[in-house]
Amino acid sequence: AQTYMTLLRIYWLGRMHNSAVETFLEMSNSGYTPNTFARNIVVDVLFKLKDGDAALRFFREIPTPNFLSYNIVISNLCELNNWPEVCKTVKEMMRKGFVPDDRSLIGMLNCVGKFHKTREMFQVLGLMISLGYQLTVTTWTILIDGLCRIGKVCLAISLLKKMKSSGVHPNVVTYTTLIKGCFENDMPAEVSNLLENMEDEGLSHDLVFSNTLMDCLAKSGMYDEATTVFCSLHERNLTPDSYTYSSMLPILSSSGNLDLLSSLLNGPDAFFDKVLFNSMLNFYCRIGRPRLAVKVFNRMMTAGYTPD
RNA sequence: ACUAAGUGUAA
Repeated sequence: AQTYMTLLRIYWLGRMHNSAVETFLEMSNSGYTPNTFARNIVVDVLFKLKDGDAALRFFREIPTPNFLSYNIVISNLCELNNWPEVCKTVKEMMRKGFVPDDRSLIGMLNCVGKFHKTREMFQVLGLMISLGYQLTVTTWTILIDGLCRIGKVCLAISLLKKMKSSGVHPNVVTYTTLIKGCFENDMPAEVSNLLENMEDEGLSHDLVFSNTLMDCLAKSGMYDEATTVFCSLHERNLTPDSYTYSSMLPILSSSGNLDLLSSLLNGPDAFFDKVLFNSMLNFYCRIGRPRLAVKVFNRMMTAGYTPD
């Protein structure tokens, strides 16, 4: 049984989900009775194999689920955005005297915050506070993100202030969220304040931050500013990725950089992803360069993608 | 005992 358990854990940690399931079956067939730990691994693995229904069925058949069983189920359900099932599981868990851990709570916050369920978001916050959890940067950032997504940027900004006055320091993720919120809600004036704050707080821009900034600037028609950010990438030691280029496509063409774009196709397969290929296809077709679009299409095939 | 929160395409 020890050997099987070790194998199970190795496959689990190594993301070899199918092997994990096989090991579990073999273990059961060899006459061993898997303990709750082993069963928890299978639940998680079934979720990772995208079979949420099977995972739930398997979970319900665990004779003595422990608090980890519940936390595994809850955080996976959160990723699947299955909020009703999350609620049921949390209630059942608490009825048994277990309490959701911080990972489950953060998953829950994020699950409702992303989808404009503001009421539920504050209910989860209330639960967290009543369970005595300290608010962390991550928690604050999810709340701020939730508010930005429903267009309440002013509230989000006052939350930022509250966060700081409670002694928690915002990070790049917090500012990425806020800046995107400002652009999407026509509050560009706030953006420069936020950028100044970041500077004062000594936070440096990472690639996601820069990509977000470029995308927002591009969508607001501020091509020069977006180009400045693009050119500043290498002095920040950042390498543009597929996100960068799919945001910058229209700008590179209007600034006469079509050559740079087609030279991208010489890059390694790993640089590309499906969205970038689709963006380029769409882009070349729209600007009336079907031959270039065909080149992109062929490159896409050699990179092993199938058109969707 | 796995995992944390922020970015891109078409319709």
